[in-house]
Amino acid sequence: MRIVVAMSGGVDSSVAAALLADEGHEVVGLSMQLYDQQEGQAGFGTCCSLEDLHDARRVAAAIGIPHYVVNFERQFDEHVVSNFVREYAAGRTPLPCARCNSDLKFATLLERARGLGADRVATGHYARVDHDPGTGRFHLRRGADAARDQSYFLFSLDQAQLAGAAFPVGGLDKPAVRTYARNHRLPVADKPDSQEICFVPDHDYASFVARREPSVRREGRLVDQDGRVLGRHDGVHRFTVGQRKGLGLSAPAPLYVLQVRAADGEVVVGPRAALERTKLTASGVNWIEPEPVGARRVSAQIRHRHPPAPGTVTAAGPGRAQLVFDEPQMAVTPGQAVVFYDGDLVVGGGWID
RNA sequence: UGGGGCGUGGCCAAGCGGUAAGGCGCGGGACUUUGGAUCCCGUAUUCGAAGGUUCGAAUCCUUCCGCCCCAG
Repeated sequence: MRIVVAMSGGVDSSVAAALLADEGHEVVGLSMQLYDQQEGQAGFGTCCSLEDLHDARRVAAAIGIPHYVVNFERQFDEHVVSNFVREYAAGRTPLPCARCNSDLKFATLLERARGLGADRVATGHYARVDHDPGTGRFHLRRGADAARDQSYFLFSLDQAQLAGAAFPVGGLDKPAVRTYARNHRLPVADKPDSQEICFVPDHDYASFVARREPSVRREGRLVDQDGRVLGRHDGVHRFTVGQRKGLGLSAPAPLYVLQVRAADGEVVVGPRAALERTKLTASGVNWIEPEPVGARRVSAQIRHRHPPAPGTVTAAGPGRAQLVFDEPQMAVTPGQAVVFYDGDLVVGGGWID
């Protein structure tokens, strides 16, 4: 089978490519150029930078597969970056990695792959897809390495996208991936894991947002739950629900962001206990398993690395769902994803309202 | 040189006779392919200065220094 591998230049996607090649597939490496790469702007991104593209090329050469760079600057900007900026401006907290997966890797990139005669796009995600020949349905499962699982970022893939997806390292754990990379002499075997937003230099996402959308630089008030003014801030884009640091306020106990009200520029803060929520609603919901009729017991995850918590989900109209947790959860954050699991199985997920 | 208030770590701040809370910040760690997120640990032998009272003071008294407010 001809398979395109999205190569980021990191170990995971490199091993994914090598594994598929080992299995005898006809593998084509593709790397996405996502933003204007300017000279002297080292460290602009932590993924898909010039260096990473170079690493991907070296790996492809080591494995002996062709490697191409596709320019997705426009698409990345349209789908991922502008969404990121818009969300912050609206007082929400974006999840760019999930947008990138559904809107780029398994959309534009998959199309491009088909143009090359391949019918699958493989990535280095720690997740698993399987196909039930009986129902014809594709299932998405957590990666075998629970600590590395990335299914959370893949919740919005639909059946067609899952049909075209492959996650070769999904059945491995990270140490095994590293070992494989070393054994196969892949040049990136010991490259550090990437983290943080790939398109924001220096971790300074607030400046990035302000540069793209100057109107967010609007001063506002920090208020407590009773509306008393505790201080001022430079713009709602600097805050996210559950945030403790950076408020610049002193109080007997730590204060956390409870709510970001972009409309009036107010950021509501309060004690940790005030962050607990039992219910949430989500929109843009994607059901990977059949949409539940009535209530379905699930364990739900409201952020990456959040221990899944038991609750009951119900479909609430087109693309909508309501979830009630058994126990209150800390900091349900608008803009983040809520993903419903049944054991390892991803039932579906959506964007928290 | 009339009256009132205040000076506690880089910042905010509690304590008001019993041997320096807490928050922010900072440093370190954990976690990590989102969110300068969260979490954990550390961070003033000393309370503007000098005397005094007391078994014992940041807390009481005296003087001095420096701020702020109202009134001249």
